[in-house]
Amino acid sequence: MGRLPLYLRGLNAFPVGVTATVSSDELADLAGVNAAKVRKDLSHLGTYGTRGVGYDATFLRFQISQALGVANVWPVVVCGMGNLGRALANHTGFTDRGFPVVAATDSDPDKIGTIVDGVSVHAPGELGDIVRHLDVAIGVISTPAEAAQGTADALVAAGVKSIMSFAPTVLSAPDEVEIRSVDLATELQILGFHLHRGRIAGDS
Amino acid sequence: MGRLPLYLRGLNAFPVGVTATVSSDELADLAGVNAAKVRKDLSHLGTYGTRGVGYDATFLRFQISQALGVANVWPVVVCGMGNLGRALANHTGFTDRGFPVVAATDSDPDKIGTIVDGVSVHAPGELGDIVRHLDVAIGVISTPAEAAQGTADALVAAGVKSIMSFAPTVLSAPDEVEIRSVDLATELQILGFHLHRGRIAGDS
DNA sequence: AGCCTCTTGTGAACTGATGCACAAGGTGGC
DNA sequence: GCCACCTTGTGCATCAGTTCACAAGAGGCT
Repeated sequence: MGRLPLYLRGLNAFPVGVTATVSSDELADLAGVNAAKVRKDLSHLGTYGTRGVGYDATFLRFQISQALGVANVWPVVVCGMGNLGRALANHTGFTDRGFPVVAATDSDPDKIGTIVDGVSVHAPGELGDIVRHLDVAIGVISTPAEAAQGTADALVAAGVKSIMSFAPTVLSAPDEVEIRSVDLATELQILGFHLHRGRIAGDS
Repeated sequence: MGRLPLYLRGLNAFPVGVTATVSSDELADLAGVNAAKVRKDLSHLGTYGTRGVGYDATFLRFQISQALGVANVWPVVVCGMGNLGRALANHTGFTDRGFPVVAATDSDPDKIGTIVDGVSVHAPGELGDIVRHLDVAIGVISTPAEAAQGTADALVAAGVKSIMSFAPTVLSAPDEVEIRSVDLATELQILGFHLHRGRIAGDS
């Protein structure tokens, strides 16, 4: 279930080591969902709440971490060191949560061979070697749209099974490869859509 | 419907000015969804396809643009000029699609008053003035999690009705304010979750 | 101990989206 | 003019996810 990370994030409000209980209501607030959903989701992990009291925060954190496999570290390669790529490579939130950026690629000869914020930039052709040597599990695509599919193909060929793409285009890949696509401009356009509709309604 | 921007994006594959037709099947491929969905979505715009032939690409683009209000320009303010904020402020995909970044805020005194990539950085306290003077319609929050709620409150107080947040936390706001939240680390964690599950299945 | 309050866990109804399948309608070839 | 072919538009069944509502269980207070 895609909401477990949100619960885990919400549990950060509780200091470690201290025994505290959290009710499905509180957790729902912290995660921005509703209480029934929380209970149903958690019940799928097996049952660890105490009726009349709630869930033990520390134990719940452990359970969710276990289910998510948070103990694992999944090395990431960032493909495309433009503005966005650099921001991602330098994003502390990734390393903190077990996703260290271990390498980057870019097609710009001026960038290849340099080290940006501690991440070394390689030629796209080296992707296979990078993935093999550094045990890369996840590829992040922050190239222009035109280069995205080629990059995805290279990642797949290298054996990467999970891809996160910021390129404004649809990527095709074998079924066993999971792709999550985030198109920032599209997100804004959806906001704009609602502004537009609101204004029409207001103008009438 | 949140898929219209995807169709519009897909239509970019067709040059403007040239009369071309596109079938629901093709458009489905371009947008990464299925054909029945495309037809159903488009039928909600009113009916503009020709049976046996498909949709006129140019006219369809016009129709979708109209529905989305793409002709409008919605000025954006970026709050929090860290790595991600800078990348966003400089992201050409925003301006190109009608979302110019007209200002930014940051709490760092060293940054206030400077101009980064053509965007001037102001103190958070000036948000109200910025929104009023520059007609800001959308606020982007790329501050640390701790500052996110305060920033959201300031945006709401200034009259902003649409917020896009990258902060890893839940934001509360009045109902009439639309919030879209993108948590990059959570997205990766979902990928990691599936890697983890796949490995367990494989190990057994 | 008995009662009252609180919260979980879950069966059941509901909702919105999805996908199928096919009739309706348009085009081009003969 | 007729026919074969193609693609749209849509009614309908299906499905997954959400929400409701409540019985069952746990703890604390008198």
